[in-house]
Amino acid sequence: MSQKPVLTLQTNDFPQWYQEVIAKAEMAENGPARGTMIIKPWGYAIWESIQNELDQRIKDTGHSNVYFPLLIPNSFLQKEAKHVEGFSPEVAVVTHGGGNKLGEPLVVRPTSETVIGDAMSRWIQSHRDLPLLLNQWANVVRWEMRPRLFLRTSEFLWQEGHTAHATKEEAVEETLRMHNVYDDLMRKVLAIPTVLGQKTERERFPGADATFTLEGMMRDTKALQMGTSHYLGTNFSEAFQIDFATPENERRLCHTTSWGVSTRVIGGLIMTHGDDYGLRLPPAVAPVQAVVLAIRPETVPESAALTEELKAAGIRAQLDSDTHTPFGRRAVQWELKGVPVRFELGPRDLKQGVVTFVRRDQKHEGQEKQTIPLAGAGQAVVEILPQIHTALYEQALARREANTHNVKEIGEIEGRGFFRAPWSAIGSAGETKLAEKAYSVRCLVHPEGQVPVELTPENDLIAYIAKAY
RNA sequence: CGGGGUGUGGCGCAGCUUGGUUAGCGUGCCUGCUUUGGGAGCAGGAGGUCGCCGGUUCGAAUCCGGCCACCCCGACCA
Repeated sequence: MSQKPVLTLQTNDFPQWYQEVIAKAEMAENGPARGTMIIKPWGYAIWESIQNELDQRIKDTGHSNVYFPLLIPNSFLQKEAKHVEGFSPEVAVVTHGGGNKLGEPLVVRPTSETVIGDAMSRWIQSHRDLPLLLNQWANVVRWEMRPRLFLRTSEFLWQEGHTAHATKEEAVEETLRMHNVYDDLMRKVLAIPTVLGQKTERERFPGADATFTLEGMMRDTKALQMGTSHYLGTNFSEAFQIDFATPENERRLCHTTSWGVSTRVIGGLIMTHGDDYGLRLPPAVAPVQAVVLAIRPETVPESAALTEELKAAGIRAQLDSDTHTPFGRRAVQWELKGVPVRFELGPRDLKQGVVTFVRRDQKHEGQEKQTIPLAGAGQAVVEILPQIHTALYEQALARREANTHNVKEIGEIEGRGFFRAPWSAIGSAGETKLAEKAYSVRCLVHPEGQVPVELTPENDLIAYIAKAY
């Protein structure tokens, strides 16, 4: 039997491929209200892995988790001018409650700088209360005109960190620390290489003095912002009176930060690694790391034993003993779901004391199925999983490098990929011009690649320019 | 807000122009048998107030009026 394409080919219609793979891998579907999303077990399990990994890193860097309310007095948003201006078009407002019109409307949080700032102003009295390092896992609502599952939905899940510090230096250091934590998450958990840089003033978070970003390149070469960290200066401190007494008993404003990663990274995960046959999940976030497919009913017992061996070796393993479903359908289904390693155990294997196994990252990349001795197969996987992670990362990195072009001026920017151009040749006038062609400056970096902390004209930065999601 | 389109089993659609038996098809689902090393075959079966309200008519998925929801384009927004 021949292999028919199970999905629209990425090269034919990438957005269509994206929709189909989410549906067929059973990750998510649209909610009943426009722009909302139902995250199904397979998609949510991926999110839980990301949460666990990131939460650990957030705690390891000294932060404590908290929970602030979904509903915020409208007046709070109004207190910071740029913040209101930036968010008002996408804010959902609650005007009625308990059968009555509310005296003051409540907004559904688009982000929590304001409510948390209000609390910080009460919680912080002395320099001894600093730094205050908070994080919360929450949902937020930003009304969207053109929703897309995971990438842009009206409600999404994220983590938002909020910190207050005595000095600018400490706050900037914190912002960059979390920027690097995100980089670590992208590399080690999601196997996604990103470009780390600072946003231009135009692309900055409303209310921030500096916004740092991680930009990933998707398989269609468009950019996706995978996470952001903001140095908020004293903007929110001024608006909410977040101040403290120094050892000399002087009143001083705090410098605050905020930083977030959302369910959007799942969209990035899909579009970075997925191929024409479905998802390809890095082992760290794969809900099932190895599936054991019993080909015939008579090989179910040995398949179950192998599954147990894998579990004993610390691997998230699952037995597929559904032998009344044709083999091909089951194989295709597990490939769609992106399971990194698949074992196939049939009578032929059993006779030879071996098991067939397929690496999802290599399947369809010119590699044939392999067989390995059944004895010790569990331990073999322990060694293979990190190799799969590395292979996915390297493939993504190679693709980004092949699609990144150095240019000198705007006129050369045409077609696919990332363009590196001298920021001095672009400027904010250039950004406006680029916007007409649907390009944007994704971030600014030093020529050697480091993240610029200050955006001064004399430090000769490179702009990364791309079409973006 | 303006223009266009669509609402019919879980999903995707036909039927409507020209009203008339038990409203079809594909897929999915259930049961059984045969299959099973790359999306199986046959047989049987369950599942629908045809978006909502009203009108015309002996009779409405079909014609008329109103309403609602969703989609696309434009506008707004960035």
